[in-house]
Amino acid sequence: MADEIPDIVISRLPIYLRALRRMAEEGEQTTTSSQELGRRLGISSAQIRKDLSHFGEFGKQGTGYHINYLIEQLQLILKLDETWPVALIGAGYLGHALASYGGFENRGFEIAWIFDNDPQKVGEEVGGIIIQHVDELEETLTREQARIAILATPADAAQELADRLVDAGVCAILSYAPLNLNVPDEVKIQYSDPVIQLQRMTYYL
Amino acid sequence: MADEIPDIVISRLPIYLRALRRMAEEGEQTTTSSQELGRRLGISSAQIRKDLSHFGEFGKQGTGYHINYLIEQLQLILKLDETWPVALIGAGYLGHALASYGGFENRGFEIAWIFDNDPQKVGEEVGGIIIQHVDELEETLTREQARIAILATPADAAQELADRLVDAGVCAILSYAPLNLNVPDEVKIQYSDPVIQLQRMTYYL
DNA sequence: TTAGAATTGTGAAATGTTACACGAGCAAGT
DNA sequence: ACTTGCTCGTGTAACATTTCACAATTCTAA
Repeated sequence: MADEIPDIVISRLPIYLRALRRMAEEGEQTTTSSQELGRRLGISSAQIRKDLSHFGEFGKQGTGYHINYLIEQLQLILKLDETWPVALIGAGYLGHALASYGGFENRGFEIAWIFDNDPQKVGEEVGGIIIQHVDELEETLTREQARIAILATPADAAQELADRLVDAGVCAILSYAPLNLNVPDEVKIQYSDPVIQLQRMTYYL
Repeated sequence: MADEIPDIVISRLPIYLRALRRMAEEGEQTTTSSQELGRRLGISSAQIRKDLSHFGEFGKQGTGYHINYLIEQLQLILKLDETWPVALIGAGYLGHALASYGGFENRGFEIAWIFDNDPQKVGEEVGGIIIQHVDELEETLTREQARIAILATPADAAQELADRLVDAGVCAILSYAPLNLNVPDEVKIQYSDPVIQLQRMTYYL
């Protein structure tokens, strides 16, 4: 139980957490089982039990898991007990959509800084945040010790900005730019490209 | 070579395709190798060769792969030789961002229909498309034989709309709604939830 | 024409992941 | 107290994926 925990296990925990929180909101039960959770998510109950068993024993035989307790534990494991401030780079359509998105609240994140290179946009307020010029990126993010950034810029600007984010101390990047970025091994990166996702389905049509 | 090809292999092909098209745009070479491609993508060269070998022999010993030829072949495999019309459900901030996104062009997709339930928005033009009322969804998509849809609605509406899309003949859904959807096995689904992606990184911080 | 360097495609080995199946614990009812 | 029905946690087996390593092919240059 003290080994390295597989990435693929970690990547499923947020899914469990989201489903559990939904159950908690529905409020029809205080308890659930690996079987019920699995049925909801299309995952085998054994996998859910095995995944959770990497971190401790959260359930009770015969009863299952206490929903709120498991939520708390998952939040602790994923370090979501405090809210992470996130830097948003790029205030185009997508940046605006993200900045205005209410869904970060209560799930561990808040957009705290927005940068853009368009002087027209600098000073504008989006989702309660004033857009700063991207020239201030290094100074601001280093001073404020930002750890997480979302890249919502055109592809051509993305690599340079990724480099600058890493230099400024950012170590987790969610990139919407449609290309592969080069970052040091110790920096975590996640990609979101709608075209890639669509292309993953057309093969089966 | 005639067996079922693993999903995980299919899911990497769009990544290869994107990188190859970038190389083609850069125009500095007409040929590449599994090693060079792997270096760019952070993937082992053996894996790239193995993945491609499921579909045929596209390379030449000593030389590597002809970039444009491999692009063509990948597009054929992924059925991207023709442009797929896509239905967009939800014309909020995210819907607007997607409808205005220029990145679908030339990568096999175009937003062809947009639906929303807000009468205020119906009739408005976004990215060259007139927003229709969601009541017309079934009639329009069945008549036009839409196969692919993007769900960009709030969570509460998503399951009902997914059901309606499936009834209308849609068999590939890209969902931005932050929940798990129940769809028949024969329907392919891809999820995109920024919070899930962020939560997959905080564990490592 | 030959030698040397590069690169593919692929069986086989190594590694990683999922599913199975069962002992053990708990709850509820008799 | 006992029985029945659930459900967990987990060792092991089954399955899936990745990596290794090498024969075969191609290109280049002497």
